Amino acid sequence: MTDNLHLKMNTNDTQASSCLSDNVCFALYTAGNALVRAYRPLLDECGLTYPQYLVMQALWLNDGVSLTQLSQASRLDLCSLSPIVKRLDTKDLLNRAIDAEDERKKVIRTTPEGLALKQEALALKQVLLDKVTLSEPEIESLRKMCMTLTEDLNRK
Amino acid sequence: MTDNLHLKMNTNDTQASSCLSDNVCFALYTAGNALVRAYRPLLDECGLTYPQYLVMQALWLNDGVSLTQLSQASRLDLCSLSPIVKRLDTKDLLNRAIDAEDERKKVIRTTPEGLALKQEALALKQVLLDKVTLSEPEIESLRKMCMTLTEDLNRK
DNA sequence: CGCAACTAGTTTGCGCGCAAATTAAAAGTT
DNA sequence: AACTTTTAATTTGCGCGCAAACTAGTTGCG
Repeated sequence: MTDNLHLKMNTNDTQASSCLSDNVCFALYTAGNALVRAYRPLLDECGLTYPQYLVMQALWLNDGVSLTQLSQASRLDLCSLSPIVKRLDTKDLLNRAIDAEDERKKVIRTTPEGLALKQEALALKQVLLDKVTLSEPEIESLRKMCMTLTEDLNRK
Repeated sequence: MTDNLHLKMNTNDTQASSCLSDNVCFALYTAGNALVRAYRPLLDECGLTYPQYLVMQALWLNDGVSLTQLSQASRLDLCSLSPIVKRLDTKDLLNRAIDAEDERKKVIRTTPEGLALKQEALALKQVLLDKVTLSEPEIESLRKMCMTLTEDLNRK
C-alpha cells in the first residue's frame, strides 16, 4: 500500500482514497449494516429485532432497572429506547412498572417469557461468529477499537 | 468482577460477558451509531445526511453510473438507495436521466453544485479522524477487519 | 412472432436513531 | 409556601435499511 498521505502541510487535502472501501467510516458503517442484516433471520426465530435483542441482553445482565439506566447500558438514546421497550412490553417479554419511590421513573423487569428467551437468543451470537474468518485476538482487538472510537466520537 | 462463566462444558453456554461492552457485535453497532451521530452536525453544513454523503462520495469517484452500479459502490440496497438519490436530485446535487441504450436504467450524474461540495465535504473526514485517539495503523487495521467482517457476514 | 423469465428501479410498511418539543414529577431556591 | 430548575420518560417528524410487492423494459426461447 503506497504512502498517499499529506501532500503538503495542508491537512485539508484528504481525498487519499480512490474508492469508498479505502475509507474507515464507510467500512464501519457497512459492517454495522451487515451485522444487523445477518442477525435478522436468526432473531426472527425469537421474534426480536437487533436493537430489541440488545435491550433484552442488557436486562438479562441487570434486571429491574429504570429506563435511563437501560439507556446507558444499551447505549441507546432514551427517545429511541422508549418505543423499543414499549414493543417488548407488548410482546410480554418485559413489564414496565412505575417506581414507587419516584413516580417519574419506571422499573423495567423481564417476564418469565423474556427470561426464557435468554439461552436460545444468546446462542445466536456463536452462529454469527462461526461465519467470521477473523481470529479471536482480532475480534477482541476489533471490539476494543470500536469502543475506543465510540468514546472518542462521543466526547466533546 | 466475579467469575460467573460456564457452568458446564456445554459450548452453547456463551454468556461469557458480564456486561454488554464485552460483545463485539454490540461494540460495532454502537460505533456505527456514534459515527453517524458525530458526522451529523458537520454534514448539516453541507445539507447532507451520512448515507447521502456516501452516495456523493461514490459519485465523485465514479460519475455517470446506473443506480445498480451506485448500489454496489455504496453497499446500499437498491430500495434504500432509490429514495436517497431522489432526495439528492431534489437538492440539485445530481441528475437522473434515462439511459438511451436501456430505458430501464438511469444515468446518475453529479451537477456542478454536487461537484462543488466535494472539497468541503471530503475535508470533514479529517475533522472526525482528529478526534480519534487510535493510531494510523490501528485505523487501517480496523478498516480491514470491518471489510472482512462485512464479507464474512454477507456470504451465504 | 408470442410469451415466459429476467432485470432495473420504485413503492409500501415497519422499526429503528435521533433532534426537538412536550409532559409530568422531583429537587432546589427564595 | 410559590417559584424556578432539573430530571425521567414520551411524542413528533424525518431519513434511513430492508423485506416484500410491484411496474415496466429487456432478453431468451419455443
